[in-house]
Amino acid sequence: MFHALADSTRRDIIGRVLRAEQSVSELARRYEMSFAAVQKHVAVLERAALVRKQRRGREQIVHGNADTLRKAARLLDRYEQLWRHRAQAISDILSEDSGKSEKRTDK
Amino acid sequence: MFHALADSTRRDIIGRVLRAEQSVSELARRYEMSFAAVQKHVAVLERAALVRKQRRGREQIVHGNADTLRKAARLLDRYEQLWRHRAQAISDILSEDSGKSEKRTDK
DNA sequence: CTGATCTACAACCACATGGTTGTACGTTAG
DNA sequence: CTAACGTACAACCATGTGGTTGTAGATCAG
Repeated sequence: MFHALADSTRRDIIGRVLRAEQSVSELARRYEMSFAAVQKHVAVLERAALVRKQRRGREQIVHGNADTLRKAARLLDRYEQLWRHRAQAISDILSEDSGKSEKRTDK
Repeated sequence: MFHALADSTRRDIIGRVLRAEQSVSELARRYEMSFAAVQKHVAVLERAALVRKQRRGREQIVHGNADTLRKAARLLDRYEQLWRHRAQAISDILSEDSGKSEKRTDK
């Protein structure tokens, strides 16, 4: 999934379909590259469950999948929280170290 | 930056140094691959500002950079929010469409 | 000083990736 | 029906990527 997000064209596509769902060919028109290239990008995003497709006549409408985005954001949040926890522990140790007389925050 | 996060080894490294900062060679010992490979991964993470290095004697201590992680999480949050806004607009339109008599939420 | 350790980096290789063009097939318009 | 459109997919190519080994510079231990 992070791999799918790693390409700027794909992130741009996500942004577009989040603002307004569009068919694959509508999307393709926005970029310099060929239709096939865009179609591939959409396929990658679809495999990563970042977007879904829905047939409408001969068109394939692309729209975003919020759940997956939320999942990604949560994971990064967890990383960040982990870091904050760690940073707290460090500063606890430091203050304990420099001011021996102070009370420990303990656990 | 998403590119840096796209590799599972690198995500694992982030997890480790977030839990406890370590030297490059300490990190390298945890993985099957060569030291040079791990060193490259760390370099990628450093270029993406996801970790920082700090010399200590002949060792290079790796530790995480919370700001960048927060930045990434925020971006995904924005995406998700965009989507929620969009979803709300859709459901507004649908309810307006199916129940003509209902009041518009308007704007 | 000498040897071991930690790091950095270059050179190389196999393979994945992002792009292309071409073909095929279902659907809509006239 | 026929032509145009929207899509999917295969084949191909250039480049990037993750891995390797080898070399070299710093720093520490004795």
